[in-house]
Amino acid sequence: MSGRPRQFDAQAVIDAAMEVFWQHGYEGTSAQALCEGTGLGRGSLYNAFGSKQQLFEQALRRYQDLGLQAQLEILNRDDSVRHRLRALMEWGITADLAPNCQRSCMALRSVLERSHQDPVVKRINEAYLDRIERRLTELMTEGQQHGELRTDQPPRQLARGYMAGYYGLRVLGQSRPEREFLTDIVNDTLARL
Amino acid sequence: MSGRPRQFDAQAVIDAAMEVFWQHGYEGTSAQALCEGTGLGRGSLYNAFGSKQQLFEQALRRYQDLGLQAQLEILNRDDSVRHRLRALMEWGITADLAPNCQRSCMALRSVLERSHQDPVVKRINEAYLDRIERRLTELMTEGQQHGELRTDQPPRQLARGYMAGYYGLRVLGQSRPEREFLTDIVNDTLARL
DNA sequence: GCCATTATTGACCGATCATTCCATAATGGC
DNA sequence: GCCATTATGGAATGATCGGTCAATAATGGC
Repeated sequence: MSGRPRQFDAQAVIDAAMEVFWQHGYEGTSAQALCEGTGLGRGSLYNAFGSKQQLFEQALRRYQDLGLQAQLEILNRDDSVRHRLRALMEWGITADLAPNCQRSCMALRSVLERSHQDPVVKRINEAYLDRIERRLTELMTEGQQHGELRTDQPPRQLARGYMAGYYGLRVLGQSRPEREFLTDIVNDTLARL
Repeated sequence: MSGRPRQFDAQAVIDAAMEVFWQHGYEGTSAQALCEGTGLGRGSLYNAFGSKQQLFEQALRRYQDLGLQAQLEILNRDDSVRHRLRALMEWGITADLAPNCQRSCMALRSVLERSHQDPVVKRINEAYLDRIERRLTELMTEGQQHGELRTDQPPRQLARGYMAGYYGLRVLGQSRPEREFLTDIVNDTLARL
């Protein structure tokens, strides 16, 4: 009934696969690279996860879970709304400026290179953005009520504008990884709220 | 001395290659696909352009040239600064919402998937962003002088904030291609200037 | 201790990858 | 019309692709 037990921890394997996909993208990652990165043989990998595509989906899900957790932790801090929104952007800058980090945000990249071809990826990314948008909208509402933020725009619109600024920051951080450039973006985005 | 003349127009071939790369990305594009897309044989393609990587660089350069041309045309119109900045964003929305368009901005994608591996791509993208930033900064200066824009931030910071909003819009347009969502971003970004 | 079941390993599969090469073709110079 | 030169088309290259498979190993139930 039970068969031979697995010799690996599924979560650890997904984490390892996430690292490989994160670094090389979906198309740029080979089954061989996944075997080396995870330490599993091809048979085990395919037996456990089905296909490269399915493994990517799980890796992306994991990436989003970790990211959402980190981001919500920042947004839930006991601090002013402005400080929290600034902290989130600075967290993004830190990620983009990490010294030996030759890779961009995996979520961002998956949107551009996989969302059109893999509806599961599309759904994962939509769900993630939805949750971020919802939390940001709450925060904007809170900021308006406390008199911290301008009230001439609905909270959801503020949230969406901030989101655009945030993802623009992450993209530009890949092309112009200079602190001064990115800090200008943060200061501008915050000054406008 | 002169040899057999080429039977193709180099520009047209680069344009065709651009379309293929645009649709499938760098890793997702095969030499076979490039031959079919351009109509050239393998020998001709490699003889004329050297390698897939070099052809990609030329295609990206072409994409950036066309994009810059279209964007500067919008930014140079005889209209208020606000209207021009709005028109540029709406131009981006139109591109993202194009009905049968299963592809994202090629420049954006090349930043995330090639800039770390191909220094030429990195340089092309930096040069492009530099020119856009410069023109936007001029525009912000103009807007401030005409009393159209707030003056509590330096023009370059306004330009960089706008750029982040613009590229965030283009990314989010891939994941949430709904007019209402994208319009919120435009309205928010513009309202803040 | 055997059996059913599941996991593991790595050889193996056909397909496709980017690139090279070669026979052939078209030109200008002479 | 011949030669040097360059372009063309597509066969051929070895490598690598994603995925499969059969032999073997490890378990629980009996």
